[in-house]
Amino acid sequence: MPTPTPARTASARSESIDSIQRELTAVARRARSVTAQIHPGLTLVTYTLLDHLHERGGCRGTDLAAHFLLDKSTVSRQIAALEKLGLVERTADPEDLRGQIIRPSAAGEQLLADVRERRHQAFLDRLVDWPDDDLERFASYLALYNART
Amino acid sequence: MPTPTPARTASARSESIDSIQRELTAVARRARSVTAQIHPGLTLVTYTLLDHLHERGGCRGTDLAAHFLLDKSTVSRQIAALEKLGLVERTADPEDLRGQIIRPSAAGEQLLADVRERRHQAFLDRLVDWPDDDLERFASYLALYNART
DNA sequence: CCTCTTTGGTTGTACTATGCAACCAAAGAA
DNA sequence: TTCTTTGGTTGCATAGTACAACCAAAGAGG
Repeated sequence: MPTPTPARTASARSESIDSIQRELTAVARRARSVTAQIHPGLTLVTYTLLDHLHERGGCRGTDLAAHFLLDKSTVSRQIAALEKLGLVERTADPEDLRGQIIRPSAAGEQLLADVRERRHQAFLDRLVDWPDDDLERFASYLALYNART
Repeated sequence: MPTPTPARTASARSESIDSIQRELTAVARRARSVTAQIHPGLTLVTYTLLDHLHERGGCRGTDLAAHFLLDKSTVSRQIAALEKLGLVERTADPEDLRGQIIRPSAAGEQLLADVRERRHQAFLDRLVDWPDDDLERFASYLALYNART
């Protein structure tokens, strides 16, 4: 008589994995559709550039191009667009007169803060009625999952 | 003397939530960078159209346009591109001679199967050394998280 | 049975995002 | 000082998209 347990376990395991794949795919899909409409006049790319400028505390266009694997001409135009919207400011690089340090303007920082606040609030809303220990375990599962390179 | 416990709990809770936000954002970002390079000659849009054709077992261009909120002209050209790549086939709709039923070709189905297999394998690899009950709990957390509309 | 409207699909035109190449100006090397 | 490298802008070509015009088939109303 064959042992029934291993088969049943393997099936349950596979079901869990399939479910995780489905749900994480849904997370990614939802994230994409949400970030699609960040702010009027901002595309996903320009927003990402602006966010990176904030994270780095300002940097040159070449650095952005290298980081996002974009052509420098593309970055140049996007920065020009952001500048026209009043969301970034350029200052000459004191150490290299060819370069410009690009930074979010006050309006740019405000916009980033607003978007972050909205996104964070969305997470809070989603998790509002979760018990503390479930939150903690969920967080550790996700960390473990992402830690796999 | 103020009660220290609530403050400490609130902080730990906030940390868990922040961690969940960080990790789920990372999941979405990784998904985007992976799906960016699905197959030579296929963009994210054409792949998504092809996948939907498979899911629906074939449908008309108008249905695709309605589902993805694309203009029918855009769909028409993308379908033409997919056809030129040999990934879809058109057959006249027997019930309405204006319409065409578009279906993945054998090559298209093969391509979809390959991509699915690769993606599923990536999930398997990531979760290979997880105990069964952790998988199950992780899956249920994700389902619970996504269930919030 | 004949028109008029609706609907599925294609094609022309315009706009945007992007990459490549050419160019300019400043920095650095020989 | 001259030559090469580097940060940035601009000209050009391409791809994806929407809108509008158009065609052909279906359906409605007389």
